[in-house]
Amino acid sequence: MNAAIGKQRGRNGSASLSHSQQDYLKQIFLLSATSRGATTQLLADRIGVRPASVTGMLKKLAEEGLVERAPYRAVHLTETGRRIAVELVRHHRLLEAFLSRTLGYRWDEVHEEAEALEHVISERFEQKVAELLAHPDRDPHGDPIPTRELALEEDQHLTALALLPKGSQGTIRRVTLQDQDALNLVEKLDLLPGTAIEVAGTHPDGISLLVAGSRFLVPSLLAAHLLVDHAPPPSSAQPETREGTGRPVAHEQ
Amino acid sequence: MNAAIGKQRGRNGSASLSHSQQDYLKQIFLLSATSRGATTQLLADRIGVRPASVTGMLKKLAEEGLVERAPYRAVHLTETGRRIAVELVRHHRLLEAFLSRTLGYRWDEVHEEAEALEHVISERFEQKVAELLAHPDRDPHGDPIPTRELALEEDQHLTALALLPKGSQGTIRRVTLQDQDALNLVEKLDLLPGTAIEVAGTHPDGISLLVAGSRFLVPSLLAAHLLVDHAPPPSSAQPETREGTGRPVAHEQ
DNA sequence: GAGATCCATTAGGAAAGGCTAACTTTTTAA
DNA sequence: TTAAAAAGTTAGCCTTTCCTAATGGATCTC
Repeated sequence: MNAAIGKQRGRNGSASLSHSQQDYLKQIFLLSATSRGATTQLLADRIGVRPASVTGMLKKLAEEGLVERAPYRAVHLTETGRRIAVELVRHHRLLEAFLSRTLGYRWDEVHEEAEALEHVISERFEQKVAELLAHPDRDPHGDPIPTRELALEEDQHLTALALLPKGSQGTIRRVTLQDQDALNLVEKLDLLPGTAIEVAGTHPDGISLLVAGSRFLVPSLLAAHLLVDHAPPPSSAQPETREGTGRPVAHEQ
Repeated sequence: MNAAIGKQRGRNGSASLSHSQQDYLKQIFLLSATSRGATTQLLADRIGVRPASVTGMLKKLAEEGLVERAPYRAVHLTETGRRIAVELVRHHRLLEAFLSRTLGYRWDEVHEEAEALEHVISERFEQKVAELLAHPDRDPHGDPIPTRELALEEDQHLTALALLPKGSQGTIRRVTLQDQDALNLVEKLDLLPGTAIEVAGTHPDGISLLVAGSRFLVPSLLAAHLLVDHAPPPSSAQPETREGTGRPVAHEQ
């Protein structure tokens, strides 16, 4: 056995895992929040392997008590598995914030680098970066950063832009995309987190949007990944102060 | 084959290598600067594997044109291999400087973290960190950082403290140690790079040193790893070759 | 409700990179 | 100069993680 990825105990009391195993756990965690759950096929897509490989790995993870699984069913994390996954998510998002804020990465560049670093940084690195950034709670995409205690605040109040009725106003808070091209498009359209928007109309193929006076169509595929802190349509009371001009803030948290 | 460590071409036109292969190249490079050169045994020690594994890997690296080797002889890097090794050394030392200066790591903590990160950071990361630090030319141990063009200035003028004759004065410039305990000792003795010293006497088991007025014994094992920017002793010019405690200084990273 | 279709699993195998044990070559020292 | 010690190599094996091909379930549609 390779000593470097052996079975020493980490801070969670969990065995330390290969990068590959960590990746599986993270993707299971992220997919578990979606409607279909973490299926073999989706995991294979996300991780970049064949479904047969996923099945094999899930068996191993189940033996190690990190997931629970029934054949032909979506897999679920155990509490131990979840802790490891959330720790990775924390690393990832903290790193994204760090790359963006401290090293001046463009917001569409941070994901890939964070993906590589997240498996490798130490507890100390995590802590130092968190301090340097004054314990941020959002990464550049607006995704919440789990706390050191691995509590992950979920955004109950956010709604996908695609689901908003005509007339809704709000502020874009999260962009749940990873694809470079898509991210570049979002930037080009000035739809970064922090941008105030109004829904001018809905169409079968997308949403017509008003941003800083100009109007354009956001394709459904994109609109499903723009999460909005939304107020109900104009007539009723506004619970929250609105962003001034809607001038997008490049790397806001 | 795993696509992530596949054979795409990098900036050097070199195939991208596994972390393991990268480690071998780096250690070959570092050991090549020592008297014994990069032998199977020393590589095994440094990398933390058995000699048989080293032989196997060296064969593979030779096939890929990264090293030249004759059985039972020390191995040498080809120009291609050297470039990859120096790039890693650059990553490592740049990271050490970064961890120390930007994240506030203690100087004895930086090595281990840099060891993990050096294989993983991108060209962009390297560049951004270099900019952030205003293109440093030394890491916290005083080791020179190769330039972006992979030129590595060697310290011709530095001498191991262990080799200095009584009466020599100078300034400590490099500490070529990795061991945490040894580094802590060096710090406790106030022997960090930049410290002015004078050799008060030589003994079979070490060197008696004057630092900031106080006098103490530096064990030979340590003295071999403290590189001094030295002036000749006050009165007479002393011939360089003193033997006895003098053992070759392994330039660890 | 019965194919058709998609998804998941099993079986068998390959590459990477370790290991041990046995053997060969080089070096050292008597 | 030769025998012992040290260093290096070879052969054979193991684990991890991926793959393809074939098979077995689940699901959707008419």
